[in-house]
Amino acid sequence: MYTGVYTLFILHFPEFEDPMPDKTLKTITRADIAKEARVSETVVSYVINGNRYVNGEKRQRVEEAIAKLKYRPNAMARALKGKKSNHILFVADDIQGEYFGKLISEIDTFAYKEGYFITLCADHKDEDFVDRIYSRFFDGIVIGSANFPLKQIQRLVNSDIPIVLLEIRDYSSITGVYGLINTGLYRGARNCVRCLYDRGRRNLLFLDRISKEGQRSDRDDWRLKGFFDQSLEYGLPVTERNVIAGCRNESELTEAIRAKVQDEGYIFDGIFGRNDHMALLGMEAVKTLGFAVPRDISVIGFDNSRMCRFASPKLSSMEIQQKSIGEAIMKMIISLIDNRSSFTSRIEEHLETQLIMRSSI
Amino acid sequence: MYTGVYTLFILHFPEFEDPMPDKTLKTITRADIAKEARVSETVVSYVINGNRYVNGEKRQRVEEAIAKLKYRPNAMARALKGKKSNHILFVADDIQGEYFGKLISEIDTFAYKEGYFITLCADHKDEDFVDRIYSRFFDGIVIGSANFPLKQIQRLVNSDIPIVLLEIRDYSSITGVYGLINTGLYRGARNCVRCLYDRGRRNLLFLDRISKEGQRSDRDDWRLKGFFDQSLEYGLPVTERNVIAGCRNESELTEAIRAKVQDEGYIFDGIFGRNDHMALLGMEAVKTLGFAVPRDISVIGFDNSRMCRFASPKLSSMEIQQKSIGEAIMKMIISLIDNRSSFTSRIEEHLETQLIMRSSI
DNA sequence: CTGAAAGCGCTTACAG
DNA sequence: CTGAAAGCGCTTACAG
Repeated sequence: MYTGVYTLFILHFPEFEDPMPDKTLKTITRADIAKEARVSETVVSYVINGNRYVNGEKRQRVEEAIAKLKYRPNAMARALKGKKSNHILFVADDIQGEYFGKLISEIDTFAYKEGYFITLCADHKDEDFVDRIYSRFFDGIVIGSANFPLKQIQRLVNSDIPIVLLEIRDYSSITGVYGLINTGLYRGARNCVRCLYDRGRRNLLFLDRISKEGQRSDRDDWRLKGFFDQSLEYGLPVTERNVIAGCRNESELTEAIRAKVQDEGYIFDGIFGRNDHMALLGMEAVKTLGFAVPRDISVIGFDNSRMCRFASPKLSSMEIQQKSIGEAIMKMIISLIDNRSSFTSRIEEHLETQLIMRSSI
Repeated sequence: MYTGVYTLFILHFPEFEDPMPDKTLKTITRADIAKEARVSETVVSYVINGNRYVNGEKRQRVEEAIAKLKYRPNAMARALKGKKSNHILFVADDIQGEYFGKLISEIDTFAYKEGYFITLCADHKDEDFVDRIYSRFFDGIVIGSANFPLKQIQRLVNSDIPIVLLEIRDYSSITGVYGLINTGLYRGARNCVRCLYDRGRRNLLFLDRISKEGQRSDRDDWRLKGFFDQSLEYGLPVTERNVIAGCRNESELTEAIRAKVQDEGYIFDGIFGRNDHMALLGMEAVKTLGFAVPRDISVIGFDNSRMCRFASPKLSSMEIQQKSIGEAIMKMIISLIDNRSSFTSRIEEHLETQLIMRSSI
């Protein structure tokens, strides 16, 4: 038995400097600092916010008092007085997916630097939702859901809360002042079709997302629209045949693919997955049905998530630039928060997707 | 060219009921409701909070006024008066991973039902972090990070803010009142080793996580500790040889595996990945080096994420019950928020992992 | 240059 | 049973 390993990992059971609960921490207020620093509360406020000249010596006393008492301004009270809450709401429709994971991670990094917290929330469907998110709590809202009703979005934009929309579908009908991040999904989807077409594929199948409620993408969903438009441009058929949508779980999708081939008799030669997960489910399904990928059927996904590289054959996929998107979102929402009045129309940012070629095509 | 498809997807460009910005929405306050309902603000408050008897007729007038004016209480003001903010902070160390995605998704569902919002935040390393999260903004804090310094955790527990710890590592040194969710990682990790041992594997390799800062898991990390303890029980070697840790990116890990075999000459026959991602990187690496999985080397992962099924061979993995964990976290934090004073010591909840056998072992 | 005071939108102890 | 009033912790217009 070797025990050398224990030296590798440092054992650290911390020794606490002050073992007593520092109950003080929670009750320190402006008044305490003012007393400690022998100035008025007003001065303390101005020092903290840095929006008025304060005599150098006093300033220093205030700063020392803050440090000494470990004072932290009560965020609630500040927000109540019209200051920002420093909380931004992010509404997502697929929290579980790697796509949002990466995006949120980037946003968090940027947000933290700028002093914001990100509240994450699924796009709940009940009436109450918009009311709840609209209680002056959030400085701004980012909508990254494809299902959020346009009417509700318009209602939020109409109020004066800063909004940034991640353009997963067509938002051109939304009027007013808001931010829009075009992530290049539409052009990316067209490129996917182009790529399959160049490979000689003429009988395509689009695999729409799985959702517990069996929701299918609207026609204004950029990926679906890109698939349609590019197919039409190539004169390829675009019918009910070419889409599987409305599945509520993985087995429904697998079964739908089997039915497409064996019952409907549609022998497709190219699969376009709305995301990598769908593409890989499709790939597994057709392999089970006896087809070879990519010999018989080419498969392409979307998101370029980790799993692409672990599949066999490795999945080609359209990469979305989460890092740039996250940064663009935060810059946009912050400038809307700081200067909403200086904008008179919607502001846009365009990003591009990039095809990562692997062996599934 | 077919156009039948357009009937499939309902075109809905919404018609907005009131095209004018309803600026009113944002200024409705207690006073407005009181005036509209011809009662005092006090009564409005009691109706809303339901904590005092209010004459039936008045109550109704208030409710009608609220509905008519679409009144929403200002969450900031409520929170300032000692009510809850209804925000819970979740501190994670790997926002991108599927593990947290699933977990957060479950938590969100439960939280929404209970009227809470979840703020998600990475475990930022700077001094300021604990101060920032401690500004009376959050009703409770859930810590799901393995890197958060124990001292800081103790500091938070010492203040009176409700805390729930996801037990990714050993927290037995933390004293005071807090919630603890034991997710079964330790027993799960021991089971992984058992499973490899039963398959005849005697030369194991643990692949620790990748982190940008090159951090390696502490010895009190449950997965690592489970790996060590079970190996020791079987009399298997437990040395520096048996662990690859501190890699900052995927290529470093791949290279470390190559070096392990070709430079160090350690021919292992079982890989235990700290999570599926690590396990799959390991699997790819050894395949590249000419080994067959599972003939020469067995591989087991942790998390049972989607990608397990798309790998070849399909990856066996230890499943963590995110759904139950999410529910347990929320129940615990809510009971701590509602009844902190009734608890006198830490409360615990134990969950189990479950091995999902596939063909990589 | 600086401080006393009003007020953000709520809740609830208190006095009727 | 009910309302006027104090106060939560801040910010900033206002008056010196």
